[in-house]
Amino acid sequence: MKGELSNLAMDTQDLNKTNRRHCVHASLRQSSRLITSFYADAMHDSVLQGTQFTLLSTIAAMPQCTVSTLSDYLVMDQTTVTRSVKLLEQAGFIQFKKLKDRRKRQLIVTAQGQQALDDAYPLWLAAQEHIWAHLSEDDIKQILTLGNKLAALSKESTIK
Amino acid sequence: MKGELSNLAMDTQDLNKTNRRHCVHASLRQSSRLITSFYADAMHDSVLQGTQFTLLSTIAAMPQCTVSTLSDYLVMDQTTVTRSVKLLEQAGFIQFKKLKDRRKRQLIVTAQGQQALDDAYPLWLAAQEHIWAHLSEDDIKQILTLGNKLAALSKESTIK
DNA sequence: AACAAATATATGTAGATACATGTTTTTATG
DNA sequence: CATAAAAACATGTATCTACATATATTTGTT
Repeated sequence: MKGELSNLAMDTQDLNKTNRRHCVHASLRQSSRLITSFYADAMHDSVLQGTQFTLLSTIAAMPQCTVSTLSDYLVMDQTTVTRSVKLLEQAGFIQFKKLKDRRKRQLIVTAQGQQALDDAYPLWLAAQEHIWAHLSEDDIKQILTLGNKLAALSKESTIK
Repeated sequence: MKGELSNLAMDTQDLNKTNRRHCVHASLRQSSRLITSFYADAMHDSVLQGTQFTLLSTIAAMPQCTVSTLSDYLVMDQTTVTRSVKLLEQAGFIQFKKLKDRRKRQLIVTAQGQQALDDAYPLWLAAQEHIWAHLSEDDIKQILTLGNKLAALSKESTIK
């Protein structure tokens, strides 16, 4: 670096000064920390962490969900999913079911897991409503479509 | 949840179907994972992790940098910064300098740390260029300004 | 059928993250 | 000045994350 602050975030006034000194990586991670904190506050009274809510609700909605299909869908490393679902299993929110293909383990939400989801849902929804009330439709669309753009970015990468 | 997939990400075709089932939290964390992976690939040959590059370059640029001022600037928890700078110190990239106020420790980049920064800089810049080449100016501005909007969101939160 | 390749999952290790709490030092207040 | 309050930093604990690698099982090939 050249001795200047890397300006993770930008002020609205700085819009026209966008240049490559602003680190997209640092900025996005900061946003991730902020949104994580926001949802953590909103779901404080739930037994589920924000991330666990995402995992559990996805498992509940995916037919024939396994570690692999889950990690594909959420774009998480398989080993991360293995560890995360282990915590959900230990908490009693899911259980593993053996399949004919004995390498696979189907993930099934238990009654206790469904109850946790039902209890957490209004808290999650309140957080969502708050977001929709305070961010513009454009901002939200941008956030929700960013993943696709970044995935494309990695695929066509000529860097490595 | 109601048994539907929460649709973390959206397809471009889904733009007009934006609704509160799309989880901003999950989507943003996914983007954070993707961008982290992208920069990690780009900086594979550096001794610095992407996050360490952010920390170290910020320390280098901040006058009178301490754990507190650094955590304020980067919007990270103080305990996270304490642990992160400890790793940088153990790697020889920074050192701690005692101040008159003996509670504080000034963070100072060592020659070795500066060398690591200089070596990593072109790799980081190549990643930046790649981003600028493949994302629209609007997308990038959006990313770089998102932090401010989310920070405001948390402040005025009525949820908790 | 035998063996190589691919698939699914797990484990070792380590960094990033933050909450609750503790310690030390400084500042403020009576 | 003495004591309470605040500030700065550290530690215990726990989740999230992923790379390298290992193990088990299935599939493909000869």
